[in-house]
Amino acid sequence: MLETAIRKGLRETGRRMTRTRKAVLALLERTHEPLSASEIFAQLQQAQVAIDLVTVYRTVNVLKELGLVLQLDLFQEGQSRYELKEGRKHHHHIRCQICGRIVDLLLCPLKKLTKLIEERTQFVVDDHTLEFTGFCPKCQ
Amino acid sequence: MLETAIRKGLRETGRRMTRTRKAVLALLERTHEPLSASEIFAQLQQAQVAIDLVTVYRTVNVLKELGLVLQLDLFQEGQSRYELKEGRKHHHHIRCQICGRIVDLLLCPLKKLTKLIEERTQFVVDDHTLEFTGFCPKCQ
DNA sequence: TGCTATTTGCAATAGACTTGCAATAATGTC
DNA sequence: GACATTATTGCAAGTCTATTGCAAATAGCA
Ligand SMILES: [Mn+2]
Ligand SMILES: [Mn+2]
Ligand SMILES: [Zn+2]
Ligand SMILES: [Zn+2]
Repeated sequence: MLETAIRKGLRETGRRMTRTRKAVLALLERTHEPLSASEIFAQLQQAQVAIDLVTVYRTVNVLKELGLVLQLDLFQEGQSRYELKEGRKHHHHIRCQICGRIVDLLLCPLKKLTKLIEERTQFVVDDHTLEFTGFCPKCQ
Repeated sequence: MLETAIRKGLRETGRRMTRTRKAVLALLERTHEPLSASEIFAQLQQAQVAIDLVTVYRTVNVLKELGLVLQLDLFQEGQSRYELKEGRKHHHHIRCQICGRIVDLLLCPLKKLTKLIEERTQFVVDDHTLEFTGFCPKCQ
C-alpha cells in the first residue's frame, strides 16, 4: 500500500505524515491524469479538504524529493503537472489540443537512441522528455 | 536572404520592418543556440542596440506567427527559447545540466511512432516535443 | 498530557510574460 | 523630401505560476 511506502520515506527524512499530505496522495492515487497544483487545490476544495494552494506546492515538492511523484511540463501549458510514480513505469503522454485530455503512452522509443546520441555528441545522456499533442477521438 | 523573406511576411500581414526586428533577426541568425527573451535582450544591449525587453517578447511572438521562428520549452528551464526555422529542418536538442550548453540533435525517431500512437490511442497526432538532458564533454 | 520540531496558512515576494496607453517611427502619397 | 496614417515602441502596471518569511497550529513522541 502506498501510505506505508510514503510513511517510511517521510520518517527517514525527518518528516511527518499529515492530513494534507494524505489528501494530496490519495487524490493522485485515484486520478489517472497528471494534475497541476491548481487542479489539486480545486479538487481537494470540492472534496471538503481544507488546504492552501501554498501547501499543495510544498507537498508535491516533498513527494518529488521522496521520489514518489514526478513532475512533468507539457508543451506550452504554463504550469507543471504531477503524477504518482508508484507502480507505474516510465512512459510518455499525448494531450488533446482542444479539450486538454491527457492520455498515457505506454511506450518509450529511446533506449537505443540514447547510445547513438552519446556517440554523436559526446554527451552523457541523463534523461529525456517526450510529449505529443493532437486531437482526441471526441474532438476530431 | 532572410531579410527579404521576412519583409514579405511582414508586408502581407500589414506589419512593418523595424530597427528592432532587424536586430533580433540578425542575432538569431548568427547564434547557433536557441535563445531566451532575456538572453536576446542582454546580447542586444551588449551590441549597443537600444531595445526594451517587452519589445523582445513582442518581436519573437511576431516572428513565431510568421512561421520564421520556433519556440521551445526545455525541461525545467522556466523560460522559453527561440530559434530560427529558416533553412534548418526539424530536429531536437540536448542540454548540459551543468553549463547549460544546448546542442542540436539532427534526428527525429518519431515518424513511424506516430502511426503506432494513432492506432493505439485513436488520437490524431499533431506535434511532439523531444528534449534530452545530460552532461557535455567538458562537464563530465 | 505536555514538549518540541515540523508543517501550515497568510501575506509578501519573485520571475516570466502580457497589456494599456501615449509617444515614436515606418510606410505610402503628394 | 514633407506629410498623413497607422503600426510599433517604451514605460508602467498587471497577470500568472511558484516560492519564501513568519507566527500559529499540529504531528510525533516521552
Ligand atoms: Mn502518465
Ligand atoms: Mn536547434
Ligand atoms: Zn522515455
Ligand atoms: Zn521530432
